[in-house]
Amino acid sequence: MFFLKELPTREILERYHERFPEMNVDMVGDALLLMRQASLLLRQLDEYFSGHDFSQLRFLIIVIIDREQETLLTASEILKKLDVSGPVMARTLKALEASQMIVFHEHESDKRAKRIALTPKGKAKLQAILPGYYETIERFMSTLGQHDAS
Amino acid sequence: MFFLKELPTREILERYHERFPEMNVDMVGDALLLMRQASLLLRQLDEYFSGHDFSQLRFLIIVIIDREQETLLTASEILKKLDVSGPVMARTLKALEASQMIVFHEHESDKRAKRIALTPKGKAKLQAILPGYYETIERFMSTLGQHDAS
DNA sequence: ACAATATACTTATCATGATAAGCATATTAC
DNA sequence: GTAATATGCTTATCATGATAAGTATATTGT
Repeated sequence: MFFLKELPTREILERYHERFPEMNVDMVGDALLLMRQASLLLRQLDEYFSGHDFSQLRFLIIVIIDREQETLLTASEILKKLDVSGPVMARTLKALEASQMIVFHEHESDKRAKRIALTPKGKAKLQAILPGYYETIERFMSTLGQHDAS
Repeated sequence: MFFLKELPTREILERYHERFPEMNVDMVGDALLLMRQASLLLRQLDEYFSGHDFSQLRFLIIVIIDREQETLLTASEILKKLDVSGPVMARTLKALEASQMIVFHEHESDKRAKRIALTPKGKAKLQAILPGYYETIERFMSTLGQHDAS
């Protein structure tokens, strides 16, 4: 997360540019705005999720499982689609199992692996969460100008 | 952070739109891209900072202290400029003190508060870190198109 | 076949974000 | 002046990210 509430003005960036001439004022300004806006949106979404006893990561995991129609995924297959570490994935899957959103099935050919399926409760959670997720995003995106630094 | 490596294609978003008609495909697509790009940049910066035994937050704190020329700030004044919680601010300031980047001085009128000053070591750290910070941002921003989902 | 390596997942530990509650001091209301 | 409230910071505890190292099973090379 990028925590700075008020981004530096163009004047301030230009003063930094005098001390560090290789610094590109426009690029740095754009990057700070990118990080700040995304952080504000991520905050809103985190708040939305935690109000539903959920999290960004738990949400993305069940979206990914849900999107796969044919086969059941394993933890490492989900891991390839999300950049979190293995231990975080394992812990989060365990939490999803504990809250009965997913179940683990034996893998048919690899004793180390488990196949992961969404439960009806997990599917229902996803359906219940998606509308508010979109709404949160849209509320944020339609007021984006007001979060601008300049 | 937003962890999804491959953003949904327009077709996939349109399929969601059929299930959730109030969902605006363009806005949601833009928001996911915003979060993903910012997360990638934040990752790069985190990696840069941790290679220098530092962090985003420690960096922002010393930037803010450095920017203030006239008076020494207190923890709560820095807190107004950064959206982190009070305990995190207190802990991070303590870490900055332990590594001799800042010193606490008695507040002249409020016994609860402390005035915070950058040490020469803290100033030197900031000077040492800034060029690589800009470079990391610029390297990222100039390849932004390649991080695009579409 | 079997040793070496790779893969799937777990365990242990740390870092850094949060909230709730606490203490001391300041400020405000009367 | 003193009670009530607010403010500045700390302590305790939790959540959730990371890495390093461990176990079991699979795969590869010879």
